[in-house]
Amino acid sequence: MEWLKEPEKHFPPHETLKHFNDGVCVTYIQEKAGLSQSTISIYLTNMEKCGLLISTRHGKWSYLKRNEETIKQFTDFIT
Amino acid sequence: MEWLKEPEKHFPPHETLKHFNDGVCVTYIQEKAGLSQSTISIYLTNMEKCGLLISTRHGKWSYLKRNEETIKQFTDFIT
DNA sequence: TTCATATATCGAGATATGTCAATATATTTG
DNA sequence: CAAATATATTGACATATCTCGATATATGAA
Repeated sequence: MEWLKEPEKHFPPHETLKHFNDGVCVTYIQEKAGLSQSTISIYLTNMEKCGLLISTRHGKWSYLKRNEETIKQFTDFIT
Repeated sequence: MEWLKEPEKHFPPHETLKHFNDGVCVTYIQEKAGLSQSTISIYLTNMEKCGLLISTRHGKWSYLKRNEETIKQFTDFIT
């Protein structure tokens, strides 16, 4: 969640997509997290189901970005 | 944590102590939570160790109240 | 000091979570 | 379509968490 606040500061630019409008692809997150591909895939899928992330497919890549609306609801609740 | 924000609204006054300055005794929390005595005791002890609660002994009772300072640090971090 | 009450600790079983390797599926490219 | 790459799903095991009953400890009262 922290990394995805400022993707350009934490991830390399993607070879295909030149922007971070839809976030970062699974592989980049996986490599940075240092966990296995399957683990990260499950985590990201779950976080999307929870509403914390938004997933967008571009070709063979899935891009993940923060779902600020739900995140705010959550932080409001915690606060 | 929610209940302890306004103890007087969620718990009966204590037979001995007439105020809520140090929070609420374990038994009251246990009854309201509907979990066993041992479970609640462990939870409250852990929450105190985490810094979320402050425990004060008065005679044979332990009173628990929120540790607002640490709670704020936590909510700030989450936010 | 003994009893009653409040709380803490221990031991245990069920369920959940963290994590992986292996395999399956999707998608682009030659 | 076949190969290559990206992602998803499955099955499994280790560890953590939830929760309890039983027991131990602390403390005030008789």
